[in-house]
This record gives sequence, structure tokens and C-alpha cells, in this order.
Amino acid sequence: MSPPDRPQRPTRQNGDQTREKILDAAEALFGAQGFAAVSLRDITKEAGVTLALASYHFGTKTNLFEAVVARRAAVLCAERQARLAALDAPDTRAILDTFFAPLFDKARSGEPGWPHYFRVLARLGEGDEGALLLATHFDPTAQAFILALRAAIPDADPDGLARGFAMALHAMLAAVSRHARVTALSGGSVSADDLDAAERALLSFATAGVESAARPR
Amino acid sequence: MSPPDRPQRPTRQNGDQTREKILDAAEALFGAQGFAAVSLRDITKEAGVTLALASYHFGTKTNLFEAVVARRAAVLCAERQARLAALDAPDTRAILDTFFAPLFDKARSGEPGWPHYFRVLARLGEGDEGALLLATHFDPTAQAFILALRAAIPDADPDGLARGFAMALHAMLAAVSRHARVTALSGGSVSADDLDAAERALLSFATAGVESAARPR
DNA sequence: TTGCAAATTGAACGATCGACCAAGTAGTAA
DNA sequence: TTACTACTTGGTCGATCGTTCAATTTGCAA
Repeated sequence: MSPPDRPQRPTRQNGDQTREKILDAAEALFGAQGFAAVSLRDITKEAGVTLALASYHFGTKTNLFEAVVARRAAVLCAERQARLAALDAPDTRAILDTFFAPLFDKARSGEPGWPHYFRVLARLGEGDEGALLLATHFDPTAQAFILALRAAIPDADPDGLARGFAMALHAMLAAVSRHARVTALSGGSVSADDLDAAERALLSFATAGVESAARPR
Repeated sequence: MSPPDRPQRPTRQNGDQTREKILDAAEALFGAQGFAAVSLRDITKEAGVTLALASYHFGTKTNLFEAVVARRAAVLCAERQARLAALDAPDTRAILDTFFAPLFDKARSGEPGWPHYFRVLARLGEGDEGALLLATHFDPTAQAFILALRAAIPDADPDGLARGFAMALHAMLAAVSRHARVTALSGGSVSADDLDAAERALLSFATAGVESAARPR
């Protein structure tokens, strides 16, 4: 049946390793191919465990996907909130930098799971199920940043600012998850894995873009 | 077997209607749920035709998807190229407006297929198969616009400009295909179907963003 | 009319899917 | 040791998948 709620005693430790292996494999495959295109057999094979373990630890395929999304969402949002709270009278650029930087830090950490996770996130905005997950895990933090931006741009048009922030958010996801597209558009001159240059370009782009979109007309 | 290449005579007419009905249904469902999540049975049921007709007219599911992408790509790119050629010594804003406007015109045309198609395009950048389709159908036109932008911003950094254009492109796709996300982020105050406001915000956002990203540092 | 190819039909094929089960292993606590 | 729980296993269920087939209908040309 389903996993027994969580270790009630010191911990068995063995099952947790299996859980993480399945989550890592699912994260990589969901990010590369999407939810429907990946089977539980693909995932458990990639993880090096038997098929039934996926159902045992996560119940359904949908539950597994939600666990993939939830695992790193809390880490990301907590870091964003902490950095935002540490800012003192920030301007637009500082606020957006605080929003973007955790992603690039994670991408530079060397842990391969984060790039896979970003590709999962980039796919999330599309379906109705994904939108609900985004709203649950990321909207509270995102709205805190929108409020901060509203304070930083005194006479901002709220609707234009919200539109600008949403577009900056998608530009960010493109910057951390679709390197190949930029390389192709540049004719090959833009290096796919120059994260520092990508972060600089994104910050310049989004700062000017958000301020312009928020400017009342 | 497969469709016999195309009408070799005056035209049978009947099969073309069926083709269009299948393409419309596939476009709507692929856009809403993605390639792998939609079955040929879903599509033919939505189209009101029998299952075997999909294979008869398009061969494989992959061929059908490529036909969906190709059908409106040529229309879009031709219009962009024509408008771009008509510009005389344009600035950044005019070039980007020329790139964005055809999408919003189509979205406002009342034809329901176009919004569905934009959702298909928004999903395309993610997989490797989709990237190839994008490159085939859209990259030549996109690179013409990048060249125009380079001419309009004399001392632009080419890599920064390419990054900026790629981000503007994704912001555009978000603006025409993810209305619900913006509404949620704004707390409900942004109307999901105010295309005029979305186009104004996108043009302001992208113009300032691209110029800022292209500014040599 | 007859002839012929395009178009359409209903049914079926083998493969793969998510989920589930009974049985067995392993590690801890009594 | 024994008892208990967490964990793991191989196998199987019905459903659904893309694709293919032979047979039939349709509509223009001769």
C-alpha cells in the first residue's frame, strides 16, 4: 500500500535513500520529457529500483510528480524570502536580483538536480494542473516580491507591474532552462552554459522591462 | 495506407475538410495538454471523425503534430517578414512591434484556432523534438529580426542582444498563452483577455529590456 | 451506365501503461 | 529468540495506446 505516513521511530533510513533516488530520476525525466511522456517504468529503471517501489513510496504517478515539485520549492522560496527581508529600501534591480539569484546559485552549485528541476518548473505553467501547483508553492513568495516592487516604484501602475513581473518570471525560466534556444538564435556565438552572462543579461533585461511596463501611461 | 500525396485532379474536397477538422481538434488538445497527454482517440472524437482517419490522412501521431505546427507557421512568418521589409529605418520599438503584432492580430481575429496554436508554440521550446521544429519554421525569420535590431542599436553587444531577444520571445509567448498566470499573480485585477493591454505591456517591457540587455557593459 | 481512386468505416493487433497484490527480506524492539 | 514493522520483490490485472487491415462508401470520369 501507501507509505506508512513517515518514520515514527528513529528512522529506517533505507527507504529514504530509495525515495531520493526515485525523486532524482523522476525530476530528470519529467524535466526532459514532461509528465505524460515519462512512464513509471522509465523512472524506476533510471533510478535502479523496481517498479513497485514507486507506487509503494508515492502511491500514484501524480503524487510522485507533486513530490518532485514540492521538494525544492520550499528551499527556493525560503531563500528568496530571507534575502528579500534582508534588503533595506531596495530599488527595482535589487529586488529582481534577489528573486533571480537563488536560481543561478543553485544552478552553479554543481548539483545536477537543480537544472532538471528548472526544466520541470518551465513546463508547469501550461496545464491547469501545473498552474495549481505553481500557485500553491510559488505564488505567496511571488506576490511578496510584487509588493516590494510596488513600493520601489512609487507611482507604478499595478496591472502593468504585475504583467511585467509575470513576463520577467518567464524570461527567467527561459534563461535557466532553455540554453539551447538562445544558442541557436545567436547563431552559435552565445555559450549555452555561461550562467554568469545569462544572469547579467536577465537582470538588465528584467529591470528595464519591469520599470517600463509599470510606468503609468 | 497513407494519403495519396495530395489531390492530383480538380480535388476531392471531402478529404480536405476532414484534414482541417482533425488539425483543429489536434491543435486545441495539443495546446491544452501537450503531445504525449493527448491520444489519437481524443483528437478524432473531438473532431467528430473515426480513429482510422487520423492515420489515413497523417500517417503517424508525430506527423499530425508537425502538420499542426507547420500549418500556421508559414502564415505567421510571412506576415512578419512582409511587415519588417516595409519598415524604414526602424527603431527597437518598431521592430519588436512588427514581431509581436501579428500574434495579437491573429488572437483578436476571433478565430479560436490561433490561441490554441500559441499554446502549442509555448510548449515547443522544451523538448529536443520541439526545438528542431522551432528552428525549422521560425528561426530564419527570428534571425532576420535580430539583424534588424542590431542595425537599430548601433553599438549593441551581439550576445546580449541575442539573449535579450530570446527572453523577449518567451515573454511574448507567455503574454499570448498564459493569461491565467498573470491574473493569478496580480491577485485577480488583471483581466485575462485584455489583449490590447497585454500587447502594450509586452511592447514596453520588451523594448526597454532588449535595449538594456544589448547595451555593452 | 461502368470503372476507378479517394475517402471512410469498424474491428483488430501487439505493446505499453498505472496500479495492485501476495510473498519474501531485513532490521529493530521486546 | 520471537514479534513486528518497514521495505522490497516479481508477477499480473484491466485499460488504453498507436497502428494496421479488409471491406465499404463516395464521387468524378469514361
